[in-house]
Amino acid sequence: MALEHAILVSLAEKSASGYDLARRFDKSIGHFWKASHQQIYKVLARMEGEKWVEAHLVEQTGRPDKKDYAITGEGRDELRRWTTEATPPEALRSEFAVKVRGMRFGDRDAVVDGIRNRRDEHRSKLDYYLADSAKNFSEPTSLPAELAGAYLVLRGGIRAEQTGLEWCEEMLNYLDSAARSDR
Amino acid sequence: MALEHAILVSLAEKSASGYDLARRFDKSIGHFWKASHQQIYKVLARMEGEKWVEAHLVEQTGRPDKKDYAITGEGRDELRRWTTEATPPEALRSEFAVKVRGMRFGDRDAVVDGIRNRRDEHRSKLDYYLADSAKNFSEPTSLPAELAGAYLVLRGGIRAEQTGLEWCEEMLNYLDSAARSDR
DNA sequence: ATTCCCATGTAATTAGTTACATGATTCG
DNA sequence: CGAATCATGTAACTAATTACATGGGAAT
Repeated sequence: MALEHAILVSLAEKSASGYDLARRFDKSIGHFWKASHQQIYKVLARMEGEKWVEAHLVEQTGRPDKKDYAITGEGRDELRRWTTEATPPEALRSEFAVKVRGMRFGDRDAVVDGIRNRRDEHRSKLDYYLADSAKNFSEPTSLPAELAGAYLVLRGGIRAEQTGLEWCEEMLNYLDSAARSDR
Repeated sequence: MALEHAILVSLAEKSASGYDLARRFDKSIGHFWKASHQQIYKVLARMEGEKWVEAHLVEQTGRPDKKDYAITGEGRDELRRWTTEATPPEALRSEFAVKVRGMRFGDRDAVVDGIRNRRDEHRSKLDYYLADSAKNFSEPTSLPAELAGAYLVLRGGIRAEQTGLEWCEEMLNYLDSAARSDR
């Protein structure tokens, strides 16, 4: 149940409306934690009940009014407490891996196509991360301390995409030569 | 909703009881798809209704009777159809990454401890995979075609653990020198 | 004596997804 | 004129987790 904490982290960085949060969960923090706007509104309401956040109505002209959510003292306490908790290993659920494992019961060419797609997705995500890195973290040795977390997570993203990409290439290579040796 | 398909893959490899499946989902296939026994029994019942699997009661002495589940022709059709489907990118949910990103709002030492733990987990999982690889896939070039899927998935696991391990080491290194330069 | 293995479930709850709903404004 | 952006939600459903339940046999 860590969507709460992902929201706390995001609001601790900067107050936001539910809508803003939904967009953040499509980009920055969303690269390692996905959430829909429906889920965000639901959880925000619960968090307001727990006094972890408070809403301030912002009246706007020309566009709908919005609620700006800010983290409270209690929210900060909870966030701090949570960082001292052990993080359980995430439950892996890779449909892609299941499909590769089960390829011998299915359509081999379709699975190979799927691997090529996955490879391309890794490539473009890697490019995106590398651009982000070049833009925002060109000199990681002289980084202000408060940016360390964001930098390190981005490093993890880069490594993960690189590895995913290399894995796909290895698979395509292997399956390609296996196909050739069949002839 | 791919637990169904993970079960189909597992049963296509070899028939099993719900209990057997639960143990497989703790080991081999469970390395990339986690499921509890409760969830497995529930889904098996649904799959029996859909005629993807059929149960045969096996009476035993000295231990409880069990139901042996086998994949049906319809189950094999569904499995084949599923391999031709596009695989949506998995929704990332890394509580660990959220915690690293939010470390500046919490207890830095506790987070660093958490990274060390994670590093150790990656190390032991990597060792486990490498042992598996040495034992079962010592000569990947001359592998029977039906083992290709299992081999490639294991390669992915090895790469993922290696990368996770290196990421943790990079973070510890970075945070360590950042701590030193604070003095 | 206690705990682990075998074996299969139900019940209650929480988390997440998908579909539906509304309505003004701005951009092409 | 249609689509996208801003903004907030409800309702129905599916998937998954946690807790509870049973009971014999084997091992420590």
